[in-house]
Amino acid sequence: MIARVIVDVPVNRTNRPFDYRVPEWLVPLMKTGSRVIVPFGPRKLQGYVIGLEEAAEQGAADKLRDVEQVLDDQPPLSDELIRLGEWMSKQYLCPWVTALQAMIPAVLKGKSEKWLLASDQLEEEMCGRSPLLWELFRRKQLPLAEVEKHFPEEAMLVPGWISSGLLSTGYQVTDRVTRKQQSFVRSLLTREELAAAAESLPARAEQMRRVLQLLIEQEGQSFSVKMLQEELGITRSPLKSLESRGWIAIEQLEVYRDPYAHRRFAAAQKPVFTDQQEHVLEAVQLSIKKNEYGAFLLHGVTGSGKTEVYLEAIEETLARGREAIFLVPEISLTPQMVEKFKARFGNEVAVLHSALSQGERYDEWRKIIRKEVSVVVGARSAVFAPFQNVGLIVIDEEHESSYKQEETPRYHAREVAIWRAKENNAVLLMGSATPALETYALAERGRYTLLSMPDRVGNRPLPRVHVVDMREELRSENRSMFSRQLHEMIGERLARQEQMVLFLNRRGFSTFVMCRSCGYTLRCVHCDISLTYHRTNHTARCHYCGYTIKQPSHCPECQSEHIRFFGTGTQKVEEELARLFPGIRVIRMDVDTTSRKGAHEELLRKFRTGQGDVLLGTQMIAKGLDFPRVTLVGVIAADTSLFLPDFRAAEKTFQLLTQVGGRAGRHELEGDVVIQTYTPEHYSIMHATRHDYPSFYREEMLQRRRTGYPPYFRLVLITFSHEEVPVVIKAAHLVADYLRPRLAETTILLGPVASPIARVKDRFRFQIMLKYRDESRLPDLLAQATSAFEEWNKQQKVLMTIDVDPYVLL
DNA sequence: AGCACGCCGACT
DNA sequence: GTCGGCGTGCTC
Repeated sequence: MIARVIVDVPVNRTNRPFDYRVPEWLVPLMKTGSRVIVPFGPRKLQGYVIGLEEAAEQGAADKLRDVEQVLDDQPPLSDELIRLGEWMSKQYLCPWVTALQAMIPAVLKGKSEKWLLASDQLEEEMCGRSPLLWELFRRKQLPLAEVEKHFPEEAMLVPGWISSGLLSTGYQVTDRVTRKQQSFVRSLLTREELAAAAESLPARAEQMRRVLQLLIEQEGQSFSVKMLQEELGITRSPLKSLESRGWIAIEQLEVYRDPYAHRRFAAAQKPVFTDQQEHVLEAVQLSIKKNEYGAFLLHGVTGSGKTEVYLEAIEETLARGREAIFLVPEISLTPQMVEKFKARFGNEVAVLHSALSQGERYDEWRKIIRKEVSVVVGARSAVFAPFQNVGLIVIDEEHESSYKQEETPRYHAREVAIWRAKENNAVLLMGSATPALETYALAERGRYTLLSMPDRVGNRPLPRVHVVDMREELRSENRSMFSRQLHEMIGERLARQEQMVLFLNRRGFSTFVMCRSCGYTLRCVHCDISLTYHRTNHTARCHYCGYTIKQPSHCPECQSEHIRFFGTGTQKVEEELARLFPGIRVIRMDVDTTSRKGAHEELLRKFRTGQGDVLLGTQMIAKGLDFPRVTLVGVIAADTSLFLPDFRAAEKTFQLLTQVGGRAGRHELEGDVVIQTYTPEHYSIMHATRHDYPSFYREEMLQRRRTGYPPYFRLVLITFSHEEVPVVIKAAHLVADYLRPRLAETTILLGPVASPIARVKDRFRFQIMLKYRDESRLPDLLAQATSAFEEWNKQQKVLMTIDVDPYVLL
């Protein structure tokens, strides 16, 4: 038996399967999709079995080595996921192994280390020099990395000791899988015997009797030792005593690290659907029943009841014995959302999100692989859920940029979902109030079936939107950050004891530090960007590399004292509110107040329970939050994101304003939205105020066609970085010159130019942008370019990254 | 990526 | 003559 293995060496040169002999004793354990340990050159590495064959590939037969170990009894990768990895590797120009690793929990990625083992002769050599190190060597073998870290001087001598035979070396691949165990009590007696046993106990054995009582009353339940102790207020000794009498057994069982384990969820009842919901469901359910690939774009205004449609579609899928994946943007994966799912599907649901610890994430994932659940709710990477029979993939808030991964593998969850849906003859249901232009364009061209829900549930009106021209305010001598209208409306809400949400679009609106005398601004010494001021500890900090300095009291350039931070931060808005409306209760949500784990949830709970009048925050409050008593939404400065050097600036602004506006008046109370802007005539603001997606879409499409951006052209961004400018320029030009003559005529190559952020972490950055329409062989060409320059780049220490369909162009 | 092999300059 | 610099090439 031959195992075809992808080894954990994430470079182009080794981006192919290597063949290994499977020794006789491992044959019964060996399965496709398992992780294995294999020798690779002088090392030992973790690898993934992508296939089992009778014979080795041509030319490999005479160099076969043996698989050393199989790490899984149940393979973490299915055939489908293995093939998906291969596709991703080609599509996104990433090593196959990184695609595979993106699909499984991080704890399954083994670490390969070199170990040192001392021989007795080493003692003489070392005792005088470092008795402590010898002591360590005498006890056991040591990882080389440890020695290098704690004994740098001795580490220099290690190679010599190895070659003179005083040290021998070996490799070890360590698995980081841990499993949580808990003690459980199991009764060894029947009900009658338990009762008799309780009778026979001496009168003073009160606690033991209570344990037996509980075992009788709640027969068939499982009792953890911890729970018993808490519930009965007893210590371990009565349990021990019962165990020694042979009446109960205390055993170690594995349990899941489930953050929701002890929460009870009320079972949900199905809502009555509106006509338009019925209509949409009919189309989707028909497709589910057909067991064929089908893709739908559900364009529904905020508050039109999309979630109920998703839930119903999922139920239909489960009823047919298939599985469902529900993707949500990281930011809206709130406890409310989880509750909704648990209420509807109970223990059939696994939840995967970034707030989970590695262990919790692994446990949730194992529920899937063990087929204990049939629904997964999660962020981007949940699209890889290891189901065997996926029938439905839902992507909520389809336009969200968090579905694009910004590290290798730079995949988009939507594209992966399409691949899996086709592979499984499954239905893909994407929903949004503001679909991405690319998606809507494909829906218009018939690649997706367009379904729409233009009305809110219960025919509630969309909120009234008031646009305030801040230039007028300035002309009327109002220099406050609040227009007169917004000021007045806030006052009204306070009087009526209704709640409001104030939104500060902080994107690109940094609170930078500037000297008012000479105009000097604080900048990062490693990166080409301004430092952001943080009031909490009076520091200025770089968002890219974390470089932090104390806020200076004098300008480093002209010594003036007039150096301070600029820009409107949430803190400043909060102060202003307190000044204008004494006694106002503001709940502020931004990076500073939500960095602690669970803080996010806690602040929202406070607001929901009425412990605040105003919820003030940045992007993070724009999504999916649903508060009945909110009747006013204010956008302090709508255009701050409009003029960023990003071809999606208008689209993002439109999405943001529409989503924010959707927060008001979702329940009985009607709502108002106030948008403050310096450019009220801009089409993204105008159409957002009218909740008019189609008009925005048409106008923005014209812009995209004119400027040659998606959906008319697709993009590839190639970025180079190096510590020295000439080297990075050379690298970029070499690749550009290689590509230019090989591209299709319709493909446009822009650059090389310096990246908009020209330096990050002391490395200079250059980039090439490719714009293309139908060049199906572009991935192949890029792969060729990558291998052609791999050696040169490695030698020169140039980093080259390729981003297919990039979102971030900086 | 790591690691070994191998071919040229500054030391015992 | 040899130790060690890092260019070159390979890993089933």
